[in-house]
Amino acid sequence: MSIQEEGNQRRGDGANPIRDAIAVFVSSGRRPTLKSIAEITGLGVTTVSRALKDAPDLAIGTKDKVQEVAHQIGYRPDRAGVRLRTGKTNVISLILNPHDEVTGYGTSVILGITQALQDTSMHLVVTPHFLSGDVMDPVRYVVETGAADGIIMSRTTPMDPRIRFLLEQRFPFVCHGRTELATPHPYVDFDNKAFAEIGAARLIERGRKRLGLIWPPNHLTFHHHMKRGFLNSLDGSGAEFINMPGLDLDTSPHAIREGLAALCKRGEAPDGLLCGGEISALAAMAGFRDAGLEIGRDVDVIAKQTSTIFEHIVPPIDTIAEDLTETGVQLGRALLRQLMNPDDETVMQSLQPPETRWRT
Amino acid sequence: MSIQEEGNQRRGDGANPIRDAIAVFVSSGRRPTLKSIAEITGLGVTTVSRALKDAPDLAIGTKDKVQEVAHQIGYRPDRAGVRLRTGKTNVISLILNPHDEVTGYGTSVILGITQALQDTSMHLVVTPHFLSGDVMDPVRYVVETGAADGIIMSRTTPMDPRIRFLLEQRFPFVCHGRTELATPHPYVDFDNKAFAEIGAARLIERGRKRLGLIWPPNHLTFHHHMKRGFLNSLDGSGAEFINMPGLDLDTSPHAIREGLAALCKRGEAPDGLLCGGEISALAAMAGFRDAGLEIGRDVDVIAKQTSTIFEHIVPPIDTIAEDLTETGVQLGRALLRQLMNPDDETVMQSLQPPETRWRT
DNA sequence: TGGGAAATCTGTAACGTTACAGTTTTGCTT
DNA sequence: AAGCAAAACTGTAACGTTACAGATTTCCCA
Repeated sequence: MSIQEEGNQRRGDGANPIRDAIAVFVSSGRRPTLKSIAEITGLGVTTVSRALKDAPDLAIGTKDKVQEVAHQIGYRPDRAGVRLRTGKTNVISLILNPHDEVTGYGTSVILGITQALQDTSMHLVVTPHFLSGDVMDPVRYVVETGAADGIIMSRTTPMDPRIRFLLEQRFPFVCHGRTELATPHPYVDFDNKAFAEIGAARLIERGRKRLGLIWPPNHLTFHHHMKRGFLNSLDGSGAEFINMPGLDLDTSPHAIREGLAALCKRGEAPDGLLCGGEISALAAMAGFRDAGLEIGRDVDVIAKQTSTIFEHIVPPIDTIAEDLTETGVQLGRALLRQLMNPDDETVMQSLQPPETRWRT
Repeated sequence: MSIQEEGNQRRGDGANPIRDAIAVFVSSGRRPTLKSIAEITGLGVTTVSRALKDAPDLAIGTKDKVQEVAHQIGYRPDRAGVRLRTGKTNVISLILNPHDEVTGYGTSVILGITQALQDTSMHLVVTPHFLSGDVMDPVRYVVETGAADGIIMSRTTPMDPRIRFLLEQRFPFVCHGRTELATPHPYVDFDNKAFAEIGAARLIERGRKRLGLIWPPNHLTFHHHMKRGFLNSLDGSGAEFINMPGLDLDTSPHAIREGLAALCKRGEAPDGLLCGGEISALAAMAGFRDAGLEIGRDVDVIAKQTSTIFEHIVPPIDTIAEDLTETGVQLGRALLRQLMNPDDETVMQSLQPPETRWRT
């Protein structure tokens, strides 16, 4: 039953006590709570709480009335009240790594997550991991203080202690990246094996014989994924794998540039390079140029693309794209699903496909 | 008085009731609260609360004892409890704009803010502003629901309604960018006037006569700052200002590229271009190239630099750097200061200086 | 040896919410 | 009309914290 239907509809005659009570309340400027609604409707606070939750043992009319009033006065549950009573924080914690700064990794993923969280009562809090500290610190902080209902993190290692810990604590999480742990756990990952396979195949197809890979540092799981894919394509192709110790995606762009130029001068450089990051690819290309090599003629470079910059770089090079915003959306959704169905044991795992952008 | 000093120090003889109580509590696995400490020490909950706040009317010994026990059992105030009681959320809300995605703007600023918030009980929550919605939506949401104690936002306009609203509500905030409102308000801004002045002067010095500027869309305050600086340097220099309608920093990189190439073909393009963003600069350079012009010979481009990519781009061009992480730190500090000294009326305002990176 | 002030400590209530264990009302059957 | 079950509603307590007003103890001075 709507407020309009109940009682007299003509305005100003005071025959609709609820409408009048709403007017009085709104003009009072107080923050709407369950108590406000209870006072306005003449119901008990408990009833109001349950009506807003659509509990089964309340009259339809009551629920409608309560919901209507709640809407009218702009009621929103107080997060602190709910949190104190239920222990639910309605917060998701994103653990942000300082390495993510360089690549702009963060913003895309964050926007994806917020997209997934839209129309939800979840808030996203960024919990930084400072380089100086233990990787476990932020995770432990969130679990111990109950700062969030779930965690999203990246840069997983094969035996990731954070994931072991979270599984043990049965604390909800999703990670961007996989592990080699026996227990299955939720993740969203880019198919770095396919990425490397496709990239290497492309270099071979273009006649390159000495193939190099700028991959993640080897303690990260996706180092191994990339390696496997890369070597798969190399296998039996007649091309050779050129190892470049000390050059990985965590190496500073300058060091990559100089390292590559040095390799060129010693004749030890690859003539085909697959690069797991944008900035690293730019730095590597600069290194080749510094050594007098021409990209596209003397050497080919293929980069993982996560932004639009490579569409405007000369010379245009082939790239293979990873959609980080979509990754964020997936991460958010996977975590939400866990939080909303706590006893559903399904483990959400998804692999994002690489997208080739051949330009040459 | 430390726990060690009080009573017998020999272990296991049960003569130190506090140490024993701590042991019992810790092994119980319960979350430490004021009540836990009260039970362990035999004090009242109120006393414990006040002891941890270093209240003036408690005995030194009591405070020490309480703090020691709190430390031992790993007590951390429950955020929900504090929030419910005091209304203080200990949260700072960063309003993130989808435009920030492209540039990686977000991550640097976020890391800067988290740095400023380190060793503080503040959490950082990201409140997205979706393009579809009103700019006021996120701000109103935070204020109305009391989701945070303070707000950080960017992309200010001269008569920014968000800032008007926050000033009116006396709600703490800092913005990245200024306004033209009469009431002074806290901000951290990059000196875009100096940026444009320096950039234009440099182009003139290199003999360019037809100067273009890729600036923010004109509803944003820093559009006008850039314009002023740019025209300042042009004034009396003999160089001409080339307006490029439809090309600004919110234009898609592709459109910038095509727009610029088109201008070149019609002979209406600038021969010196100052560009307020990295990606836009790359796109503009690509546009020039598409039209057959050579950068550094036929035309000069100077870009605002916010990452390291331009250090590896060919041809190397002059850039003027803005340090976004430092901006984040400043934003965080400015807001913290407001929150910690609510009655200090000082308005924190700071201008970040441009840093030239001449490479040619 | 009072008396009273200063020092130290504490109980109560409240913030907004919800689980739980009721209570009251309604409607139906006999 | 009595009895009883189902439907609809509600009061109490608790989550952890702190403001407030009050209680107890200690100490010093006359």
